[in-house]
Amino acid sequence: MTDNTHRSYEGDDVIPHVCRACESRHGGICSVLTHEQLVQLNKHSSRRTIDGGAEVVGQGESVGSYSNILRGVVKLSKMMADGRQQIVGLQFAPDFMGRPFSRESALTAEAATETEICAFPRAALERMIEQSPELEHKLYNQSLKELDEARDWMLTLGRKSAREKVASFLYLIATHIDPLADDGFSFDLPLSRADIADFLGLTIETVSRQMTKLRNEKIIIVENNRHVSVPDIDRLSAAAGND
Amino acid sequence: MTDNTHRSYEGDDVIPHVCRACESRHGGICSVLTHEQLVQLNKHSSRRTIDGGAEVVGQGESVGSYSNILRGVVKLSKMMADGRQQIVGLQFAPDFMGRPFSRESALTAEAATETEICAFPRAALERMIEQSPELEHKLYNQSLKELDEARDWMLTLGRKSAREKVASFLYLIATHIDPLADDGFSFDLPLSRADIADFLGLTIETVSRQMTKLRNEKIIIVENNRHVSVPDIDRLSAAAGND
DNA sequence: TCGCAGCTTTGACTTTGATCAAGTTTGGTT
DNA sequence: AACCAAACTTGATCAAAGTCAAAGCTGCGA
Repeated sequence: MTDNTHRSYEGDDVIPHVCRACESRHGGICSVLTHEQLVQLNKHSSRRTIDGGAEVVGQGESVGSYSNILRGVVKLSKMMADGRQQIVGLQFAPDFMGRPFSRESALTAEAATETEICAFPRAALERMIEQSPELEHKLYNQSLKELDEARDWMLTLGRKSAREKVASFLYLIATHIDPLADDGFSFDLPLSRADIADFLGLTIETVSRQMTKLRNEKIIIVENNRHVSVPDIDRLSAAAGND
Repeated sequence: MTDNTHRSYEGDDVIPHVCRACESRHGGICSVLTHEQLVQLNKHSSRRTIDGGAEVVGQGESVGSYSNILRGVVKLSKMMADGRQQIVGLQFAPDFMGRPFSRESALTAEAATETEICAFPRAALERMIEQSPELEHKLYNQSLKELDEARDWMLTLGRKSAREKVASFLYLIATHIDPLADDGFSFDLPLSRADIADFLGLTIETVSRQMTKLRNEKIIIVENNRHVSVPDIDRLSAAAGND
């Protein structure tokens, strides 16, 4: 038997069982950890499933843990005192979730769909960051990627029309969710109309109207309000204003 | 004579002359470098003054160097194919400017005012990052700060009214430029009305009208179109929608 | 100091997206 | 299968910001 699942005599060098098939070891932050570090971190980590709509961390709350997203979509949002809300980012598996070196969250993190995460305590991760420059490098790269995305979205929020905004959103989802379909893109929207509106800085009515227009123009095909197919991704990209 | 400027027998351990009074050693990335590293980086670095309006790096260009901002304000912007433009960030001394680990710039960096920078070649900095986890940590922290700022601005772009946007911009500048004044805040705007419009996702006419309104309400005092005084920063903050 | 170019302000009018108000679809529950 | 609440769509009207056009400033160079 060559299956090393049972080579327990190797002690800490064995990859923890729960990590074996984990997305986070392929592209996620755990991919830069040694077996030893993985075991170490795993000692304190716990998997959790979060229902769609449930809050993970609230704006202004103190943060007790960081996590990896294993499945699902998480929305990061900010709210003003009078209730106006803006979604400032979406996170997909295998993204790392959390803002290192800050005690208090400036954002609300909420599961958009049913989401599975692997959470570990602040202290455990921060200790590991100190020990592993590779880990910090990986985290730095993710934050650079998020910064690039945030700035792209600023252009969308500041300068695009409602039609372009909605098309931009659909394009974003089409290119971030696993393309279930063969040739064209086909997916379930992870966000409600209200969430889409909060992401685009629009009202739900405007989102709905623009979706209807894109549907009439055959740029998208919508079933049951949630399922979208994109026969020609380039037409959608053009509608989004991407040159 | 105890002045160690002339203790050249210590070789590489002497702080380079040009770095002595440099802002970047106090809060900037150079603050985490050892004397030796400072000397090393300094060998390849060069100071440069850039006129207001001049481009530092163009969108889509390959990036040959990184730099520290020593004086002035740099605007980072994105442009669409049809010319619509959005400023996605402002950088002040002693910020580090550049996007490590990416060959091509997704942004245009342009001096808003006359600006002084200290530039060093890509390779020199990237080599130093590899050798110094402290440097990477410092850079990571700056990118987290920029991400926080970008997300704050997304709320402004997506959900605030024109009046709140203009007030938010003035508040941002008031709290980022050295407060020249004694009690209240008083400063020269580093951006033209056109730039402000591009930062806020508005037209110059709308910016102008909102400035006029804020002036009439005595929330700001404007001289020569460029100089602004804020008698009561809390009233400005309230106008910006900050609770 | 005069004139001119570029920046800024102001005004009249238009357009886009928000608001208010019904309807309609959808999916879950009895 | 029928009902219900929530989510979504559609229509009519309104307001905020954009567009187009014309004047004012401001500061620089002749």
